[in-house]
Amino acid sequence: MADRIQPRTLKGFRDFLPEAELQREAVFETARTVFRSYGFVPIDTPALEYTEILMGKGSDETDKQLYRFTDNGGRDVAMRFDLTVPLARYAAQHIGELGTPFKRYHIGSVWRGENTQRGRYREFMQCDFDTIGTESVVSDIETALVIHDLLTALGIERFTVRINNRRLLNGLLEARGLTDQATGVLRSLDKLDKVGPDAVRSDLVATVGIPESDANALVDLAALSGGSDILDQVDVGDSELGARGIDELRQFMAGVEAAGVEPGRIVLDMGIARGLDYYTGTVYETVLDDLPDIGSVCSGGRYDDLASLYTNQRLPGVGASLGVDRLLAALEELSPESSARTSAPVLMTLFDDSRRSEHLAVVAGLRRAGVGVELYPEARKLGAQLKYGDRRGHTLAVIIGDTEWDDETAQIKVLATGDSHVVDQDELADACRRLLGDA
RNA sequence: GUGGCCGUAGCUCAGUCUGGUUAGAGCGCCGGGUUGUGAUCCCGGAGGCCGCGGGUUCAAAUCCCGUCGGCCACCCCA
Repeated sequence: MADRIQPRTLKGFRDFLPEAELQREAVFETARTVFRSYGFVPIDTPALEYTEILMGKGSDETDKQLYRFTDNGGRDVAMRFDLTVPLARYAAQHIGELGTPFKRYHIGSVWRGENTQRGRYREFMQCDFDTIGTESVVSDIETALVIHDLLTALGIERFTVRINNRRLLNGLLEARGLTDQATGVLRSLDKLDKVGPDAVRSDLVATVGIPESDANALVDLAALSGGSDILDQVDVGDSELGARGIDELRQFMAGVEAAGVEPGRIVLDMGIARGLDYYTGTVYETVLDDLPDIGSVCSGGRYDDLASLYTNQRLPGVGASLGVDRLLAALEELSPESSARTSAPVLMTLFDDSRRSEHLAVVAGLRRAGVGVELYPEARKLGAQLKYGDRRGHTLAVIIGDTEWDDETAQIKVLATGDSHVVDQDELADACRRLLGDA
């Protein structure tokens, strides 16, 4: 007897049981609906790219996290670690056919060879949406509005979209003559929420090596968050870049307000920096108020020169990415009650194999009438079938036995309450629809 | 990638420190409580290479090493 192969999955890679996958697909559906309501169109790109396309586009970290290998034809290839870099390549390659501005969404898996943690995997799904080919602040505003609509549509009440602007940050550093230390400073400031102002202050002085006065000023500044009024406290000196950043944020917040977003949902936060080097303007980060530790569930920003790596044509863009798996991990934690494990609301019971064909006919009729129904495949005892229906989350059970066949009726049982309704068979579909509507 | 904690039935865990009879519980699952009505109750049952491999020992779920996987911190990020 040969040894069996142990069924197992790679670290950071997961299987999805129906209950989880139904939830994931529901999120994708919601995302698609919201994206399309803003005129975004779907695209797809290969999972595998030439390594040179992906290398050096994020940070040093993303290079290290690349799943990279030589394919059977000797090509140096890598799996995409996000959907933005492939978009840049895609746009450079096809922009002539696409025209600008081009708004696309892209739902797909990405791979990062990093260590796993809760809500953090090596293979995970992103729902990206980007607008490229325009520098208009309208697109920056819409990006925030999409994030807002998306989370709202997903039934999330308590979240905050935090906004900052790279130009403002860089201008700020420029005014203080700290441009060379920008990366270190921003990285350090990014940790403000986590380690607190004192730790960041000493880190800035000791590790990054900037003067204490600057460190103090920057930490105070990074702690600012709120409406556009906080911009009055931001001093960018005579930096043109910084002034432009402030101006952009003012226009941004005015637009968000005009769109009628509830105050407090989208706020400025001077502590948001974002790690990816390619952001140049507005940056976005979204935290769930009830679960801030899990990190951002939707982030992004404006990048004004990403596609320049592949083409002479200037392709500015702005967009963000919804982390479906992280979001679902969060939702799971916030409301762990189990959801339905079926995709059809109605269960048709069967307890007489000799009437199989008649059942199949009734069930087919229900489906033609638009009622999703699952026919129990075996003539097991009725109690077991009802139990199955209840456990799976079916809303209704339809029972047709000898009695019902004789007078051409059907019994509809509402599983949650146990209520039974007897209706004529030719009214079954209408009755089901009515009961499902009530439920 | 570095460091820490963990890995026992489908699920949540007890037992591990102080090695020693047939490894337990709850939930779930299956069957029964008479032949067409579940989610409550009663009775019964199935199900465990104690993650995997090696070592120490008369004897290992229990001690040691390795490995795979999970969680956490750093780092970074969805």
